[in-house]
Amino acid sequence: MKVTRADVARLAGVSSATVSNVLNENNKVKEETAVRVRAAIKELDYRPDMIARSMVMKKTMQIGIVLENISNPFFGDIVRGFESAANEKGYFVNICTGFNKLDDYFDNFIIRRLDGVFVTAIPYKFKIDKLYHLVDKGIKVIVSGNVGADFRKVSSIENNHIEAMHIAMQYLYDLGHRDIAYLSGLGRNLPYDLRSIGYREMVEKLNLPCKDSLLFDGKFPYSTDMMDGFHYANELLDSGRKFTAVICVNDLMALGAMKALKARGLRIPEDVSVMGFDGISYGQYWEPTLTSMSMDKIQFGKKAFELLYTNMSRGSTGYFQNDLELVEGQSTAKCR
Amino acid sequence: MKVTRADVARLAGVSSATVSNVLNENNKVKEETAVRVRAAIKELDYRPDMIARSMVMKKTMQIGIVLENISNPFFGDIVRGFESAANEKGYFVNICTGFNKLDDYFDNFIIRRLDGVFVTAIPYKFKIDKLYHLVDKGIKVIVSGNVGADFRKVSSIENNHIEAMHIAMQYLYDLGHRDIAYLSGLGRNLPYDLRSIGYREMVEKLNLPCKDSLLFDGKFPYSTDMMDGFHYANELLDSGRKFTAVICVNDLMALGAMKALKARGLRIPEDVSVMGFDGISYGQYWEPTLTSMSMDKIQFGKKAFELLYTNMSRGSTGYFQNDLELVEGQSTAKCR
DNA sequence: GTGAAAGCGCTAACAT
DNA sequence: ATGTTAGCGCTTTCAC
Repeated sequence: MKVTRADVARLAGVSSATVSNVLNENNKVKEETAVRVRAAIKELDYRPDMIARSMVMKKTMQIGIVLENISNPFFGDIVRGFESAANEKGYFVNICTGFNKLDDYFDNFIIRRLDGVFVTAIPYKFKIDKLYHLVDKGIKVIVSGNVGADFRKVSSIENNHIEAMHIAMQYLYDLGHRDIAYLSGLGRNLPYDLRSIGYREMVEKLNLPCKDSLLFDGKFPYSTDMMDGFHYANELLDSGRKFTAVICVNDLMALGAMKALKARGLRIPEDVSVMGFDGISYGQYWEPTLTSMSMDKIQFGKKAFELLYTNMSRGSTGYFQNDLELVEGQSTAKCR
Repeated sequence: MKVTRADVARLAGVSSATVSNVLNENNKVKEETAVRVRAAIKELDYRPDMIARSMVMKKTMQIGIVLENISNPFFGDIVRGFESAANEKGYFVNICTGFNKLDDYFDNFIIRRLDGVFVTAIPYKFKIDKLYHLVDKGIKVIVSGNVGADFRKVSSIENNHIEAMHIAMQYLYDLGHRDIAYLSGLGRNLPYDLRSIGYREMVEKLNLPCKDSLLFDGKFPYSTDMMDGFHYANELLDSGRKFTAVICVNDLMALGAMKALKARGLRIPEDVSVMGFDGISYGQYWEPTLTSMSMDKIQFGKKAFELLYTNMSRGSTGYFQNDLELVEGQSTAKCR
């Protein structure tokens, strides 16, 4: 049988309300009685039931975090930062990772009355209306990767990928590269593909001869894993277009791309320079080590929770923009 | 205001019990009334509240999955398989990943009344008593990686890592290797380090000259990530001991180890053969591709859920042993 | 076939 | 300072 508050109350010779007051530490209870109650709690190994509590409090102290690829260590780190910050505030985190059916989670969030949700996934994976619907149902939301969101409804934390791409391009340009390919994985047709925007801005600004012939769009379902990098690099190679540097949408793709380039006998960085985004640690164990636009992912996760927490407790949405930093590896070098 | 069953009942001109009967499809309701009820549900955009339902049903339809390193794609795949199987049965999965404080989750599982838990983590990360305590509280448990568990209390799904290690050793032996190092990450002092057991059995059986001088134990907190492989490989190199092959506890460590070996000018596989366990896809993008004792991780996750499901619905624990298969890459070759 | 009512374990007025 | 009680939204007998 389940031990309830009533059992504790009976054993301690008090009412269940008194037990509540002891547990919720609003020191309304005389120390003498509190001691008796605590003893009873211990004796019965009683634990308050969160379900019943959620029922009346209208708070579940549960947060969902939705992401596409749990195996990408980039997200792994973000999750860690987010979760540890959430745990500190007493929240329990649901990690939801479904490669394609993210929408289904949203319905679940509603019927399970989550307090908040952190969605870090590219927007085509879900319907934005579904997201707003969460908000209508009283669930606070923070998004990342979704530039088009209505900031009055949801909080937002974004990486400044446009600026980061500018830095990357300028860096390669300064090394003498002119034929810089970009393997997007996403695509210029997707409005939230900020790196593509930054890329094209720099092609323009630096007056690169390739125009946008070296921008390789991704294809549905816009997967950006290692194997995709391998695939898109081969596409680049097969195109026969001239290039001396390759930027990839993320490190995972960059690592896969390097594999493809090497397989065709190209040396990195002697023949071709390669860069990624994210700064995942695996990049440092590759051969050669990967140059990347890097960031503090744990911190990013923490910050995301903070914004969500503010939203949950004060009801106000917020916005944060995160800057990336160039970390040089051995995968880039002067253009010969 | 929240839409409740009562609202629907009122609009449809029936009682809330009838609404329940419609929703739970126990066709006790005349089709004519059911139609009216469904119309009311749609009109009000009503959704049953899982919290209230959990309250009375004493089932939350929530399952926790506890793992140590979310970023290891090995676990990522297992989670995917597990989660998709769980979702099909209507369960919502909580992924819990904390590098060290796994115990805390267990308390949470109790007060949140999860129906079941899948723990795939090495046992020293949590107290086994805490695990049994879950069972006492009515939460069904399946473990993986914990050979010592009481099978009457918890279900279990294990990889046959002893056998797999035998296969790996025999394979290297047949290639002519005699000085085969094993970077355990865990350690022979940990009873659940099955690979170490298998290793020592084969050293004995094949009468390898190295005895166990080439078995490198891990150190607390027994992390087995890429950087650990790098670290332990350096330890091996620094020991000055002769070796022609290296087996690592998992692929991630093997990839890190390759980095260290190459950094000292050793060629793989010409100078040294390297093998891992798990068969993660990243291994196929490395240079050279990794030979590994591989397995179907998605299937493993599915199977884990099935066992848990049986446990939850019929109350009977179960056991499954999974076999690994040698997948050759370019990281192993004949010993010169 | 449908409705009334009790109860799941808790919190939060409101009484005492 | 402590107890009583009315819900929270649902399921489930048990009547009708």
